Amino acid sequence: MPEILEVETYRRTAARALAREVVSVQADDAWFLKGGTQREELAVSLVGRRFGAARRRGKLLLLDVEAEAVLGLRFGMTGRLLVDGAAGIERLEYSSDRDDPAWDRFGVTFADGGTMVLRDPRRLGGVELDPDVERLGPDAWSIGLAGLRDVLGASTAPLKARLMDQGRLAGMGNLLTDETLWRAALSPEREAGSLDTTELRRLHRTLRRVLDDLAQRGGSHTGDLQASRRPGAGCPRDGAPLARSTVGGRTTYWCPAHQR
DNA sequence: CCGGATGTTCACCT
DNA sequence: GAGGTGAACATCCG
Repeated sequence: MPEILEVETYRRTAARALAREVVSVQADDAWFLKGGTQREELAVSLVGRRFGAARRRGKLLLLDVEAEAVLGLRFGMTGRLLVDGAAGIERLEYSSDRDDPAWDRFGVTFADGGTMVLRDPRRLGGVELDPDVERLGPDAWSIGLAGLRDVLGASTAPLKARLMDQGRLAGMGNLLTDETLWRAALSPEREAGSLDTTELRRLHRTLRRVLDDLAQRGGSHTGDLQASRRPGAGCPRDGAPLARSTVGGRTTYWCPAHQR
């Protein structure tokens, strides 16, 4: 997925779907319906109504349905949102160059003939009616210094794992987290609770800067570390050989020379 | 042919 | 309880 930056783009795409009457719902893929959501339930909740607002918490896109319900959309690694056939993001890293309508896992049709479709080749995303937003931590883009301190707490888990724990901090994916830790000169393997005040401030400042910076550049894959995410590459900052390991269950590239 | 890849969830360990 | 691992989802790429 789309990490937080891409989902924010989808949120703006979804804004084009607001205030248009829904006349039908396409939700035939039962696997794609999460949290016990039923197809009939979706139809009842959406048909005849309009989306009133497009919100986001971390990587979860939330569409308010006339104060009646909330439609939650998740995009997994390869999901895209298309409104009237156009996507906010034409091509996703690690997804497909093809673009097959057979990958449409969920959609609605509007009275004006337009559509909003969630197209996801790998079916890693999902749709849920009234998702429990409180299961997510605070949004990474707006978290404050004190909030970030709470996220790390006294945890002995690796720093990277904690930052990617959506229940503690919502929005950080694998690429953004590696980029942030690389820029902040912090090892992904550090115990999350071991940062001193200076390091915590540096992490907070860097996190904010990475999100703003990469949003402007065009996405989670536009970081300074990105081109070096391959075996044998050197650190773009100091040329030292990058380490590749698994942290928090995800492939991690980092520079042992300057990330401590 | 095989192994991974912007993710989440769950079962099963320690 | 806290962490860690591996599987599942499906497709493409090197």
